[in-house]
Amino acid sequence: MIADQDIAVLKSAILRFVPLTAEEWDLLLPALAYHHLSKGEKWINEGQKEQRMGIVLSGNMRHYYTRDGAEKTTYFYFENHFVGSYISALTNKPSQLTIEALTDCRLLTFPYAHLQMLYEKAPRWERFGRLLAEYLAIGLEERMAGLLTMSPEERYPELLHGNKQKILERIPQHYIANYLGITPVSLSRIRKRLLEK
Amino acid sequence: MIADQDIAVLKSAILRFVPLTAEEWDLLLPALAYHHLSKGEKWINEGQKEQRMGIVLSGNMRHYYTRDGAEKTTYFYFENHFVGSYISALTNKPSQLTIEALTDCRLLTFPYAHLQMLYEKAPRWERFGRLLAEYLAIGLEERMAGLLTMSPEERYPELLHGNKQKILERIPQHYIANYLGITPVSLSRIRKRLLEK
DNA sequence: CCATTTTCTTATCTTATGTAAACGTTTTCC
DNA sequence: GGAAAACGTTTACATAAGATAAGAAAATGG
Repeated sequence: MIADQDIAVLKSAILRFVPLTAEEWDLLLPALAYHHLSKGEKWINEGQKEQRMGIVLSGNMRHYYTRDGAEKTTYFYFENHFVGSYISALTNKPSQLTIEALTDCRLLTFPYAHLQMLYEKAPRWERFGRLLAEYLAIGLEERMAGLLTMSPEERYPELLHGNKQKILERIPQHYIANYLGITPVSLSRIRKRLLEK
Repeated sequence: MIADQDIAVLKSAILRFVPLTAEEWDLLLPALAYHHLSKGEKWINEGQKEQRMGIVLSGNMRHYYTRDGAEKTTYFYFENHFVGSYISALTNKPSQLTIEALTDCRLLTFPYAHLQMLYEKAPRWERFGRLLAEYLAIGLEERMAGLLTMSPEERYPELLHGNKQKILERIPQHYIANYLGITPVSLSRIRKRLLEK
């Protein structure tokens, strides 16, 4: 029903954090579900308690906060990334985030509650949970340090020359501007300035 | 050697995350050390691999990044808060952060490596590690959402009316301005504007 | 207790950014 | 294939923030 190769993608992503025996891995299998999202479709809506997390098999997504009608993009998801309103799942509060497909997307997901159940059943899964949370915290910390210590003009080239440049090229610039916390107009000015150098 | 009541403060902070048997708790005891810091003293220096974490028994501290000679404060620590360059410990890289005492401080600390050892020895401690990382991630996420979706003028009153206002009143405003990501001059203008309302 | 340092405010000047609008180009999708 | 929408850039203008300097008030420390 779910393609073996899709399951293999998820498995290898999890094994990057922690080794699992076949028995431990099998505990997750019954919870898996496959999703397809069309471009522009929202997977998780603000205010909603979507309690699933998963992995992006193909396509890319973004998540954003909405405030006073304005969207603030804070993350892009690409293939092989874990995706979900993890904080909403942790706090069991409605998501502040909206997660949207920027292109057609294929996802493999499972309920966060199932993962929590695995924490009780198997220490190895609890370790996975710890390492996942630590990984998330490291990413958030780096992101915040960048936001606070660098200007948009400095952050933009860093974003472009990171390990995602090929994918970012396919993302419309107004999303990137939004991610940088500036307007498309301002990003256009920055690009012009950078070209002149 | 270490006062019982100081140990009790740490114990209760940890028990807020996870219940521990007496035996499990005792595993941490031999690693504990007491520190005193004078006002202005730095506990962790940027570039250094200080691998301890701990709890603030009394006093308050801040941590900041340094870039181009400018400091960017990203956190204040108060009594009963865990303190440390947690990300540096997790990644085992030199700290990007400097942690400084804003007043005379009393700390109770232990090596992060000891905690990691406890992860191996006792599943309950591993659970503590997971919950601590999740707690950290939640805090970082909220902080970042605030940074991105609110202006300094909105963030300042929220900071003041949070659960820390009494302590924040004792912290010089240029640190708070720095935390908000603005100059002291700008904060002064914001304060004036808010008073006029 | 007085000199020094720190803290906070105010004023001026400059610069960067957002808003709004216009325009050409590209992409999307009936 | 062609109309409509989305996208990226540019301009003009208003606004907000940073830099800098100066001064008053408060805290600190010898």
